[in-house]
Amino acid sequence: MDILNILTEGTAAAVRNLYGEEVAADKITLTPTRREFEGDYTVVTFPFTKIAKKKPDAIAEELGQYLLQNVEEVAAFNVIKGFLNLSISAEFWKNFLAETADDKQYGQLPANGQKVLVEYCSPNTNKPLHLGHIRNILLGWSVSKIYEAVGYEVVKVQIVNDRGIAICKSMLAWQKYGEGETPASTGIKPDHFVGKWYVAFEQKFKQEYADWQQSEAGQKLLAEKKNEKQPEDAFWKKYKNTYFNEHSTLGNEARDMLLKWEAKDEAVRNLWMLMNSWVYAGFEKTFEALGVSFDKLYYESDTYILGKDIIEQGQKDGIFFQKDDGSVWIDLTDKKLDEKLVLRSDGTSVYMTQDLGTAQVRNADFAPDKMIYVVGNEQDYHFKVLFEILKELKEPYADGLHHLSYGMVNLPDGKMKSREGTVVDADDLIAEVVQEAHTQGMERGEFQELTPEAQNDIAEFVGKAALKFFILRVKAEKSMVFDPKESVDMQGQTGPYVQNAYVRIQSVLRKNAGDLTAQAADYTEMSAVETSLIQQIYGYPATLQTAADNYDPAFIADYCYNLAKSYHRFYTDHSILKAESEAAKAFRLQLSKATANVLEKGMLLLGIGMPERM
RNA sequence: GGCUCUGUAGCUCAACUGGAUAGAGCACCGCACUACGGAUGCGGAGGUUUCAGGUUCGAAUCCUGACAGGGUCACCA
Repeated sequence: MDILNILTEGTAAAVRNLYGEEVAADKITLTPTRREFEGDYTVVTFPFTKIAKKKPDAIAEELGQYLLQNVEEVAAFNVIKGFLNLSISAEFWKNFLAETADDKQYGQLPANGQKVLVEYCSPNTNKPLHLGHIRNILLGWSVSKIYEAVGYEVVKVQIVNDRGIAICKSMLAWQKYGEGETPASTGIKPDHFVGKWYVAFEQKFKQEYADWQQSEAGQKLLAEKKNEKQPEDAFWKKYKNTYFNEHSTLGNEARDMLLKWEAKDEAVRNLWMLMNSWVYAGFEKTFEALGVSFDKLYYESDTYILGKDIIEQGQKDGIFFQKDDGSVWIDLTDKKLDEKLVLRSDGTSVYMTQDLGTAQVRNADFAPDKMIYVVGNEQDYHFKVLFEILKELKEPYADGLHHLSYGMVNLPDGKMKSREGTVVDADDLIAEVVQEAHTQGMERGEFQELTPEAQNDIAEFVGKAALKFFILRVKAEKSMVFDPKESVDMQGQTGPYVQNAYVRIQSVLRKNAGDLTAQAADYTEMSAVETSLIQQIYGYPATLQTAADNYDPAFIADYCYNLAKSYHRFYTDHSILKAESEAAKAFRLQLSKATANVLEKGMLLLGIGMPERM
């Protein structure tokens, strides 16, 4: 049984026997003992003062005595200011280590028969992926891995926003100005190629708009509509959308293309398929570089019509209501969520309609027990409403929905803005960290001696570790500052630091051929650093569970860093291969193996692989 | 403005979900091991946890209010 349970139950029994009252397990606070005090776990005795009618110190003393006598694993205790510090017997830790060291399944919970569907990434197809997508992708992938580790079957899906005005802009610009260029003819990565034409459209449009502002029609409008104290450029900025929709030639052409697309015009559809195929080929490369994959892709071009039947049924059931202009709404004001449109007056769908339909399709496809949507926090409101509607509709899966909301990624000098060209491109970033890892590797003797192929492999491992760890160590809910300079750091609280602990262990293990496991039991002089390492390894399953419960890989990243840190400390404090006794050597090899095993497992949950050398 | 999230060392982040003297990394200063891999270890300096009240044995954590910042309030997605 878990030591925390043993101690909790022991404490409950102690209170029952000493003071004659039952205490619920969740009323007993049990925490790891702070490093500056003697002991492994600490019981906080303040909550018992009312029951016992004694001072905390006296209670702690009595509980300590009881636990020492009645709980086998408790080897000693001390009391400081009402805190009862318990020391667990060395035998307990050694037994645990012996069982764990070679257990490759440690930390993998048995299948629980439940299925979870994780949606992540969900890009638009008009331009390449950027830093924001990277955070999304890493979170989605990692949460998938974490759920697999706690026993779920996981289905990873993506909804591709492959239609709409944005892709039409890329299509139109390429058609008008592309002169037959292709990714192949230019050598540009295909998704970047499509993005290039999206940017081209925006530039042409901007020029057109600027020209129009100076034209007679523009000046006339300005004179009519601009209010007194508004500066001219502010007016034009605000008017931009209206201009696009009502006056712009390019805007007209793009909208015309969208209409043709909707009418299934063959030429437009062919162009659309061609450009999207380029984008997908490009995305695939980026996914590959990040080491992620999907089990099923949903396309918005298939799903955008979905959901209407749900609205219809819901209208009959009185969940939705129709306004005079024919639009359909849901009233969620009692939930403090306002009224929300679910069908336009012309009967077409909106985003919400699609999401209702998509949820239903996914349920039909996979019948998951949970669905996790990895989407940025700018859509918090949308998902609150979506989940609420599904509840009102009494969908059977409505209780298993979760929005993994994550914060924006900002740069040191502020937000990423596509208009100002400050967006950090995903491919560039990955290439940069790998290059930096290579450069730093070349400063080391061991690295220089490897073949170029091996060097490249290691640079991939190390560079990507730096990038992924840098992003995943921040709690998902918080917005984060991404400093490109810091992201390629490989010292301190970083992915490569953790890898280095693993590599050191592999190096030691390579030099030790024999199996000495049997002798480890004879080691009796466990140091504080050694005990602490075992305890941390012991805490891995609990951390894993916390990460799953909170939908947050940051717990795993933090754990791996701390474990690596403890190992580095242990490594400099103790000799392993030249240990003072055979028993010590055997024990430390065992401890090293167990550490490496857990580090590898944990980092894999973050999508970070471990090299043998670096 | 309504709703919502956030505010911790110069900077980037923690704090086991209410527990002991708020911890790490970076940057800065000073050390260590002729090394089982130095992408390491140890030490120093750095804090009124934005502010003001409250709740209680105990608050960075919960409540109220202010201040500052982000997000969102489309018949866009």
